[in-house]
Amino acid sequence: MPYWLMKSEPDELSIHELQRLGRTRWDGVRNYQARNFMRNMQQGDLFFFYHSSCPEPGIAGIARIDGPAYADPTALDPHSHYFDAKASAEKNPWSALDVAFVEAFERVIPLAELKAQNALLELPLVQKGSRLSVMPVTGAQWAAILAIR
DNA sequence: GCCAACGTTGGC
DNA sequence: GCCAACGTTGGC
Repeated sequence: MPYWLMKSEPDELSIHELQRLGRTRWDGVRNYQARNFMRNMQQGDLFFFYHSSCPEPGIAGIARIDGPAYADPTALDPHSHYFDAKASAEKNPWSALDVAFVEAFERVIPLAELKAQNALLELPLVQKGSRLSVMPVTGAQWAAILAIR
């Protein structure tokens, strides 16, 4: 079973909001590489929930993929922040999927700590210039992060 | 708010 | 197909 990491701005959706909801739709991804990873996800896959663009960027918990990717409805909604005028119901290039809460860590593991781990050097999250918002995590990386949680 | 780095767009 | 310009991401 592959592991993943996905970024969310906590103002949009935080791990604690997901905990309250139990389950929600993960949408608004507008990058092809990230979208392709989402299409490769399977029900039951676990991912680290990363808080980005906030006072305390870092990994805040764990959630689970709750079903296969489907067409992202926000791309077709003119009132959505994620509206894409070039998308149509027939040809919608963007994908969303449902996710379920698993665990909120007692602390957010700060980005600086992740960057200091030799075991995570290959993780796109910590690489200079990388802005990828959805990425695979190897079993070894997963274990290394759990070990410092 | 700044700015480095990136992805996308569009003229040629 | 090249590449400059632009908009966005996201840490600091």
